[in-house]
Amino acid sequence: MDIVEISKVLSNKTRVNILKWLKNPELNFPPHQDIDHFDDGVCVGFIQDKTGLSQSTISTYLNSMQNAGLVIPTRHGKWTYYRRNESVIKTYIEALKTSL
Amino acid sequence: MDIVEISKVLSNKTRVNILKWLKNPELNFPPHQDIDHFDDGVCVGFIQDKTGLSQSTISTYLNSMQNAGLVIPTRHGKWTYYRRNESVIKTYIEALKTSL
DNA sequence: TTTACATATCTAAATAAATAGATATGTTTT
DNA sequence: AAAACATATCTATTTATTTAGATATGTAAA
Repeated sequence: MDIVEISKVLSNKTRVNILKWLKNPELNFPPHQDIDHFDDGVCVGFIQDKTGLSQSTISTYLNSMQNAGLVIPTRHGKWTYYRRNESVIKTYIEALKTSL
Repeated sequence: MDIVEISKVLSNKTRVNILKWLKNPELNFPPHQDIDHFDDGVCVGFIQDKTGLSQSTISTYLNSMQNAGLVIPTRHGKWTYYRRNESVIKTYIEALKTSL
């Protein structure tokens, strides 16, 4: 859990939005066709549509978020689903509260 | 209080360190000569010495931290003292906890 | 077993951040 | 009033980030 690395992720409006949206997938994304739940998160395409940015940009964003530990990817067939990593998010905020 | 702007400040090791050091000025900096307290914070020169970066870089850093609301400057003669803005720091962490 | 599709990675261009030297500004001292 | 000093701002260079198009990879469907 690297404070600077995570702060870098949060220093971009789109990436902050993605994290916020993933808190409530039912509310922020259309339902998936192959699976009837959001337990493993949301597929890249839905996130891309919502942001309006290019596919490669969103893939890069999600990769940096994953490297920072903020999201967890799960592959379902040809789709990759991303969900929040609540424990890392919580640990980060705790670290700010105590060490900052 | 802008989450993205504050996160940008925190996405740099030196700036995070400055904020941490300012939590305990007596512990992290030599005593001031003209005033016998740290109530208004620490002068730029001390901060610069501690980081080893150039005067202009530290001045720029402190300016960006001030713009984000994280620190408060006070002029004492020819020195400018910087101290933490605890309420903004607290509000930022609270905002992360609720909105993130 | 091609073809189509979703996502990842590569490459490149534009923009922003980091950093320091030089100079300007404001303050104090002589 | 001039010299000295602390900090701020300006200018320029290097490095990182943003972003998208092109291409590669992995999976599923025809």
